[in-house]
Amino acid sequence: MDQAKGPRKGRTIGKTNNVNADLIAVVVAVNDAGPCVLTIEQGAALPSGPFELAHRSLQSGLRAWVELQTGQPLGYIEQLYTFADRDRVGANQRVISISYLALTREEDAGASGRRSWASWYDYFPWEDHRSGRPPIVLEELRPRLIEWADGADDGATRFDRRRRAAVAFALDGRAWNEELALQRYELLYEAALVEEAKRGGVSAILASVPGRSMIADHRRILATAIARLRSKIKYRPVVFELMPPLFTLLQLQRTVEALSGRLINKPNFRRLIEQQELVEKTGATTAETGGRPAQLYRFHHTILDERPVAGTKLPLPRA
Amino acid sequence: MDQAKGPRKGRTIGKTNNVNADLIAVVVAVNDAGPCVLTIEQGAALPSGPFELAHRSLQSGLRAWVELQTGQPLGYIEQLYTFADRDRVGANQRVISISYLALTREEDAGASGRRSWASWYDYFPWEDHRSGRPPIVLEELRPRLIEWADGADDGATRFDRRRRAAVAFALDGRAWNEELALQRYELLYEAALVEEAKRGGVSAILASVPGRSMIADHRRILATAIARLRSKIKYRPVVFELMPPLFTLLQLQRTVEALSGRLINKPNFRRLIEQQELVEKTGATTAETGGRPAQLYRFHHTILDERPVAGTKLPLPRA
DNA sequence: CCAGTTATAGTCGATCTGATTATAAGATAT
DNA sequence: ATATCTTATAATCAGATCGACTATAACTGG
Repeated sequence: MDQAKGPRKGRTIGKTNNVNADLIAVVVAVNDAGPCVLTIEQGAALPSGPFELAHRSLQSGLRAWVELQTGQPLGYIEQLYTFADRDRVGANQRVISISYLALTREEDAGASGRRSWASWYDYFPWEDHRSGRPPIVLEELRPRLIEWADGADDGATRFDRRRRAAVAFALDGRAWNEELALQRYELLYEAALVEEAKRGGVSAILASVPGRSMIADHRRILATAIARLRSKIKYRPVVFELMPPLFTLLQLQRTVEALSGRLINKPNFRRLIEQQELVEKTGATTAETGGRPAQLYRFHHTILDERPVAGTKLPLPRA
Repeated sequence: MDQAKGPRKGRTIGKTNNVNADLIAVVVAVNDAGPCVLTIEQGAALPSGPFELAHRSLQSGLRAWVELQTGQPLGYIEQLYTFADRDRVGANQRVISISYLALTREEDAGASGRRSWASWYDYFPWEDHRSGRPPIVLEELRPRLIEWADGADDGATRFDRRRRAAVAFALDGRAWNEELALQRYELLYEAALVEEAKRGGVSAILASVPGRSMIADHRRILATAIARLRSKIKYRPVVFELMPPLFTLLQLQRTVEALSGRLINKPNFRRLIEQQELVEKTGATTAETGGRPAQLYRFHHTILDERPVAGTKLPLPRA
């Protein structure tokens, strides 16, 4: 499987193998414009900072860095992944990146200069299928992916690349799967169709690449967060972390749609939400929605204690 | 939410905040005796070692350590969680623990002295519900959990502790949920009913504690692995990593039952497996099963490429 | 040849799910 | 005032799924 030559015998002690550990946060909110991520450096980086001895835990270190850099206090936090790939961060440094997903509401914003909210889909324009498949997939990505596939040396690899591209991007009549966000990004990286793949190496004359990029492997971490969140909303009631205290069922639906990047059947969504008893009517209504005034709901917190694995099942199409 | 006082302004550079990173492996296999984990130190520790500069990646570092310490080559690997809690590892050191789950077959065993396979349920005797609820839950855990709950200062905490214990351990007529393995361990830790919770602190006169313990937070990592695996087999076809190349459907069922710690309805299991086209008949049969000879199946590998998120749905009872 | 064991096929009813239609209640335009 | 638009909410229907159960087949060991 793998070489076993690397390490010396026994355990090395002391400072010999010390590394730097970075904490990186993907802070997500949803507003009318869609799903947003909290960024610094004018959208080029995620909030992050080194894990320090003073930090009580990884989570508290992360909270401290995000609050320092953006003024944003974090509520719900969940660990995403720990990366340490040598080639993916740029220089020849050895850094461990421990990434987290945080869910919040944009209004919680304190005033801070360096921060800004950016739409997910600025970084991943091929991921938003709410108005059908975006043109970029067939017009830009597909030809370039085919070109990449056909550039392989042997037939088996060509076949495999074509198949992977087709599965990830729903080509050849396949169904779109919104949870493959990370695989799509990794495929584009492998095909050198994203800017990150071209750093350091051959800086050939490059055609424009789709989607805005970020420093180091931050866009990859964002893709990880999107994939995780799109998967998780289907079986855990995490959407409510993104909602205001009171909301209508349509607002809830629009939030889920913004995250998953696809539209949901309205009656089925309502039925599923209501029968799970995750929300309760407040009695109040709002007329701000345009048509008939809608009931305002609130999240039924106590249900969480009793049903620890209760899923927010969502009627997203399967295959 | 959290204090923002800790870190200094800006990014600290250089070696100031270096930490040690440990790679820890939960290597799982299933044999006739049940689900097993690969251990060293006579079952007291999981294979582990520091992440070193020589390692190409976290995964290759892990593979190297496991192979060095146990002779076991690893196939399927999946990241579990990254811990860095100061209090949970023992001494006042600062160590990041990056844990992985690996699935393998026990027969792959090379000869190596320090290793041994241990049953999950030696460490978590309350987790095996294949023959109904084990007596330890009602006879030992329940009274002690109640005692712990009633020891709280205020009524609200008492109520909350009782509720959490009831949810986790299926008391008061609640249904058992095998996926809560980690929550159960954490609850016992909080209630100081496991040996790990008593280290370093007050070494009072202690009644015997249930289940075998491990060094540092290794049992906690094992609990994390069990919970993850029990959840994952329901929607991803990972069971096959634990199976020999050819197997009968009952062997497959017994493996799933061993992992989940509960029994499955046989006709329904077969139906679900077959209709998902994850396996294919080989035509061969085996008479080693006692009764009527059983068809030997093999895992249908190609299906994985085409259906990246295809779940191995399992007919485990819901609520 | 009978009892025991396992394999395999099939049935039945309840529930779930996806899609569709119908009706209600407001705002806005003419 | 009436028509029309928008959104909210209720109801229906057929197909798929799921859990529990029954029946039959094929082999082994006394």
